[in-house]
Amino acid sequence: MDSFINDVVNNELLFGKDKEECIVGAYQLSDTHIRVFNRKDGVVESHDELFYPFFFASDAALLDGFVPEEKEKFWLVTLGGSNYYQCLAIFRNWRNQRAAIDHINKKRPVEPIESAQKYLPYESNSLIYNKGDAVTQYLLQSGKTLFKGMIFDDLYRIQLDIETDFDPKNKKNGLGDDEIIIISLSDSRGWESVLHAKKQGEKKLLEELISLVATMNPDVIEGHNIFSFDLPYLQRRCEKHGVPFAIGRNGMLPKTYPASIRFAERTIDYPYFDIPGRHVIDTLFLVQSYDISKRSMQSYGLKSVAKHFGFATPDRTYVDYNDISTLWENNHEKLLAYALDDVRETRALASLLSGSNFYLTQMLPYTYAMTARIGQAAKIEVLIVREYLRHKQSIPKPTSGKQSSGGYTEVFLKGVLGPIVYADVESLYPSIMLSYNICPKSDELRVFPEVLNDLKELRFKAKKRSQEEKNKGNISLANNFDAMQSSFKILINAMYGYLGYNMGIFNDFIEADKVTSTGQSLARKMITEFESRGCKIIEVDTDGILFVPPPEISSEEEEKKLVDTVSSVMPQGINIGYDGRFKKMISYMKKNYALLSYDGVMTLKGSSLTSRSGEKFGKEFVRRGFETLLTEDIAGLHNLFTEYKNKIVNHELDVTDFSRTESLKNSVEQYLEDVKAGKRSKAITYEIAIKSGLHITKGERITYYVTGSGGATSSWDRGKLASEWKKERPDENTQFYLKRLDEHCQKFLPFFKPQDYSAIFSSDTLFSFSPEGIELQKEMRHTETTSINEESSL
DNA sequence: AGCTGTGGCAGGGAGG
DNA sequence: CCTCCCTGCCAC
Repeated sequence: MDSFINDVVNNELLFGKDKEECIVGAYQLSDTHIRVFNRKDGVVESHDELFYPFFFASDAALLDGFVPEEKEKFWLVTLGGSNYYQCLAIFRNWRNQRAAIDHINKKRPVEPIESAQKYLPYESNSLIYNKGDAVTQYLLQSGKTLFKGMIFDDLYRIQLDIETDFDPKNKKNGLGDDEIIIISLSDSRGWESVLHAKKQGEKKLLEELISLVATMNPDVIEGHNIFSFDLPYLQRRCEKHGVPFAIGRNGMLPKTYPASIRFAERTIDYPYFDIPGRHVIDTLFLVQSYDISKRSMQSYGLKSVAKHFGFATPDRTYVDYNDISTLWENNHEKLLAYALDDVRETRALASLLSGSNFYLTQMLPYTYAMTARIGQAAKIEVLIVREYLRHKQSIPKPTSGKQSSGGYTEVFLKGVLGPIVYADVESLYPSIMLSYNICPKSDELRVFPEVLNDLKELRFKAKKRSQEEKNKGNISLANNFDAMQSSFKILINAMYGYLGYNMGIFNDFIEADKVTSTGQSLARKMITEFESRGCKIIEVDTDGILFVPPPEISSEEEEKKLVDTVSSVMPQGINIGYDGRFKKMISYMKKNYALLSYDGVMTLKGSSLTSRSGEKFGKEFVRRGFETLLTEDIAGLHNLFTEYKNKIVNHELDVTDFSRTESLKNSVEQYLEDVKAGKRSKAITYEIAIKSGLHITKGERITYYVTGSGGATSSWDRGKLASEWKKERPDENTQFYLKRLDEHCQKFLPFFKPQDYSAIFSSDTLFSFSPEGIELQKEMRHTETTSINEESSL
């Protein structure tokens, strides 16, 4: 094994390293030099190193000044340049960089350029890849990474939060229009301070902050929504006072440019702040990234997140946004306490969620700030590219196309069923990739499988070390190793996705399909093996299976043994793990079900049962209804229905019960354009955003309800902001919400005979409801599973 | 100076 | 009414 990741991590991270050489930051000094910051005995020192800006090109001929006869002089690998400097080429004599620069200079006059497109004689469909900024290129070429040998606690972080003199009467004020009155700060060593403008005024306040940052000289600046709010706000106020916003190392100014980050289907635009020599971490992004897999938070605001994680102290000060101005005049001590609580919570949040990004930084040729904001595919790609650079091997073109298959999903039984066993194939896709030698066709050096294998083994080592440290009672180190193993896991799981990534240099859709189709065969094999042992299969989704074990298997040990037996007949390298047991489940639809644990806790899964955009009353109704199904309380279900029906008719629900919260995927401008072009239909959310005059940006969420009278059909022009609803004059559309209740009732339709269903979900008072004779449909065959043939070559 | 994948359900608009 | 298509959200 000699791949870089193994070298870097195995020798220097897992087994320790001389910390004197730890790089904690870097910035571009000139066309050719990088200033590197090292931490030595707690003191930050710097030195300058040569770097070499370059592009990767699919063909040397794309380089202006390239002469075919000189082809031998080039490593076709790498043709250089950046957006701002002339193109450079790397010669066979890799280290003779000055000669390379001179060579190109002879071919072409030196002048700054706006983009490589202008400089290089290639069409827009030509293939030139710019691998990141100067620091990234330096790290790529040198094989170094930041933070190597450090643990998270070695990092010096500060937290920052600002409060402005916001006047609620003047809502038109934009970003940077109100004065900054408070700046609260804290650091990772426990120091805290709150600066304010009461005596000194805003200009002095800003100067104090900048000089304090210089003195503290932090590696990392953290804040909640710091990119979209605190930093641009500070910058704007500094501009107004003519104070240089010099918060970078050596008094450097930050560079800012528009950037975006994606969380699943949502894209958020924000101004990126590149602070020379430091790293900016926005805890808002950390939280959103965390919530993608957990899906448990209702709000990403600092206060609610702090409550969610349980580090909001009981005596925490809370202040309403609209009261800040008044408090500043009357009770500014309270405001200072509030601001301090904000940074404390930010610190706790960053400490909790930064571990995996910190350890990823030690493995990747990206800065910490960059690692935190790029996607999974970019992380995988740079690992492979670094290996190619090291071997001075040319980089392939990406292929265009599309992956065509995915996971196998099927529901065999619907209804109320139990007892339940849940089993799943451990790390299905990574295991397939390892066992079936998956490798992109263009990856001639076969770095992909090598990296995957290294990551797997390193994760194993890190897990082992974490356990060992835990046993020794060294909890802090155990946690660090745990964060490390989780960052390996992130990379491992991203490797499959990279194969099907449209823009990946090493993408391979055929290999991606091979992974998924193998996964499908394995899922089918798993089904037949459990079935042949008397299990009733309920649902299979990609790598997991829910089934009712045969009657003779009743204890947890017996269930585990059964899973082990099936696991042992699976192909080499594919293991099935026992992942839980449940008293009962309600199988509703594919990817939609309820599980009842043995301690009586019900968990709902699936968008039709849990969607956060849905009305709260609907979710409550379905949840409570499913609980009655599990206890077979049919009268209870009827009572539940009448309870909600009455609440709607009598306007007894609060706006929080019937409003919906949806996020806007596009900007309002984009929406209007698309509607005009006939590319999309009108949508209630965007229409409300326009009508209300609120400036709602891409990725933000809007909470609204349906108003108007008469027809039950909602339409795009009937929405109102939830904040406009008045308890004294409720104007929600009763007809509409009764229809919504009816739609939620439909979720119970499959569990009853039609006439019984009508009886339960009717509030006809002529005859009192009686559950007599109504039978719950407990087990319904869903699909004709005539033959799950297993002729696949497993 | 952006971007892992497919499968699946709910709900709404537009047009027949 | 129905179907088609799009968006949003979720499981894995």
